[in-house]
Amino acid sequence: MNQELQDLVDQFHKILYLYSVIGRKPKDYGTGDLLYFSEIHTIAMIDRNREINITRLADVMGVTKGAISQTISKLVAKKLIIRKNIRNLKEVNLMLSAKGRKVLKAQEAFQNEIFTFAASLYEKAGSTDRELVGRLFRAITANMEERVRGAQA
Amino acid sequence: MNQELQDLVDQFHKILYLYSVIGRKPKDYGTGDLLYFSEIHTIAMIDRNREINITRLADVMGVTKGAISQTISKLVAKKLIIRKNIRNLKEVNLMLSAKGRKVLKAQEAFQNEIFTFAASLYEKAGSTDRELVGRLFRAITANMEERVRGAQA
DNA sequence: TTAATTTTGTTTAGCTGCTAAACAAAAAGC
DNA sequence: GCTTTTTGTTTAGCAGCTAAACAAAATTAA
Repeated sequence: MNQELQDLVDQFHKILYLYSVIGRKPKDYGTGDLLYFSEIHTIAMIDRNREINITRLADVMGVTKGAISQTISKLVAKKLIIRKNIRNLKEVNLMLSAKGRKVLKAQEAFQNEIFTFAASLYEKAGSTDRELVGRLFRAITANMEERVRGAQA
Repeated sequence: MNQELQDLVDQFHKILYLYSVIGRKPKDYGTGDLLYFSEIHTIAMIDRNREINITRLADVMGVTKGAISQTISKLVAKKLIIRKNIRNLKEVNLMLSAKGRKVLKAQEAFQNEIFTFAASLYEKAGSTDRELVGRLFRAITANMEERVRGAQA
């Protein structure tokens, strides 16, 4: 691997690490509740997978059912999400409350903020440049998803 | 923010999350010790900042002195790093042991593996494409570093 | 030189978030 | 109807972190 590419990989890892540092402190997303990244991420996943149940959510998020069950209890206590039995008495189907949707909106604004500088550069770029960036990210994501699945099997 | 860019930001966040999932399980880097990302990252930072002390390392890594002190004790017990008093009796200067350097080599190989697919795409790209990617990453890193510093001040 | 202050590192209690395992209850299969 | 599977919860225990109390060395001031 050449130096230029090595620098890029190093830069990428720095981003990954800094993100974990930033995520350590819980944040108020406009509702008075202090929320951790894991809680916010759970909310986002429920929004993207309407009426998902605990088992599937655990699978999608790469954690155990027990972990999700605990997180959900906290989020329900904070009135950010709602437990419902839609299909039968056994399955728990999850939905965002109005408050949960408000939190999600605020979080999206915050996460986009981090990428504002990058976004302006990106918007000035040509279409072939953009295509490379998109393919790069998809390649890394695919590789990571494989690792997560492999580790759980 | 347009849809194309929004997708890219989403993709980026997926990578950040997946990385945290992968990092949850400790890994053997060829010495028989199971090491967490935080331990590996500490080793990498000591390598890049020769004879760094606890206070500066805590600052560089964005955690408290207490946290670093604890991590160091574990890494010394595993014989991956060495405590030395170079400047005076008070300051603890940190260095990698031969075993620590071995772990670092293995980790670099592992992290590069994750980026292999992306790397091959990157190497096929032209110089203007590459420049965009580099600037993009530097922009995100700079923004995140500012956040880490701001949170600590 | 001595005394006060600052710097440096360690230890402790307490927290979050996770896992693995034991468990209870409903649903599905035979 | 009875057994097996699926689904979700609870518990004990661990890693990693913070804040705060602490000890000791180094620096500064008098």
